[in-house]
Amino acid sequence: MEKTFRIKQMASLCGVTAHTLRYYEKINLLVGINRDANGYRCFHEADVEWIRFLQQLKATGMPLAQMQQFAELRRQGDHTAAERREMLEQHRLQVAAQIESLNDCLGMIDFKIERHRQKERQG
Amino acid sequence: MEKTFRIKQMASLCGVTAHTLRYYEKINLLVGINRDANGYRCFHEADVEWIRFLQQLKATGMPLAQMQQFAELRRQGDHTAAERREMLEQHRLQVAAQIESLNDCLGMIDFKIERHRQKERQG
DNA sequence: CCTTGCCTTAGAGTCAACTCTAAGGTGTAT
DNA sequence: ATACACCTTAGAGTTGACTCTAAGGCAAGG
Repeated sequence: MEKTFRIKQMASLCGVTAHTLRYYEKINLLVGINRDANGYRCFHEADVEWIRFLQQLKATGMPLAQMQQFAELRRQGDHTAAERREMLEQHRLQVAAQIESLNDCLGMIDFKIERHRQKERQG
Repeated sequence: MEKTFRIKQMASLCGVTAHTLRYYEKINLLVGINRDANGYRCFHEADVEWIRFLQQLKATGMPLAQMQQFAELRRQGDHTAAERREMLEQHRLQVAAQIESLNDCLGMIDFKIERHRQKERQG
């Protein structure tokens, strides 16, 4: 018998709130979460991986709308694997660009820090 | 005589909308923008640099509330240079951490892309 | 003189992504 | 048996950062 989790345990395993999990289910980022005899949600190990994956997509700036698309393709089964791969490859490009841009900003911040040091010496 | 810009020119120079510039002035991210005879805002070269700086802070995830703090210190003059430098150094750490985290996510995305390729071969 | 395209203000509306509330049910400990 | 911590739902409220609207003024072209 596989271990299952209730919503609060799940939330703490994934670093989100129970509210967020309910919300994600409502907007179909989570599908097929079934209930126990009391109507409580039963989460499984596989859900942990999926939710953490969603959190990483979010951390890289993917909007929920795009995750919904991805989730819908996933729901449709393995024949959408190529399409999902393409989405990920597109997103990969964006993340790489974002990293580049952040690196540029780091340079700018360093420059500003140096300028402030100069002002401190003068003032 | 120094060249001045009207709000729309300024907006296009900085890659924002005129609405945003008015909003930034309202919340004191922009201070001391004075008006011409018609009451129109007069922007200067120095404002371009400042607004671009704000855009870069934003791009690195700094919330407007924190930029407001920074802008207030700047308004107070050179004796706040050290405090501003500290803010920038703190923020620099966060940006560096963000880049690290994005790099980790890139690895995860690559792993997922590979898994989808496998599914494509099998399906 | 009239249209067009700027500009002004105060304040309302939008959007994403939660976040919380109300009203009620369940399960365990004292 | 009653307090407590959990769970459910539908739906309302919040936050951050804009974005737009209404009502009106200035200035050049036809």
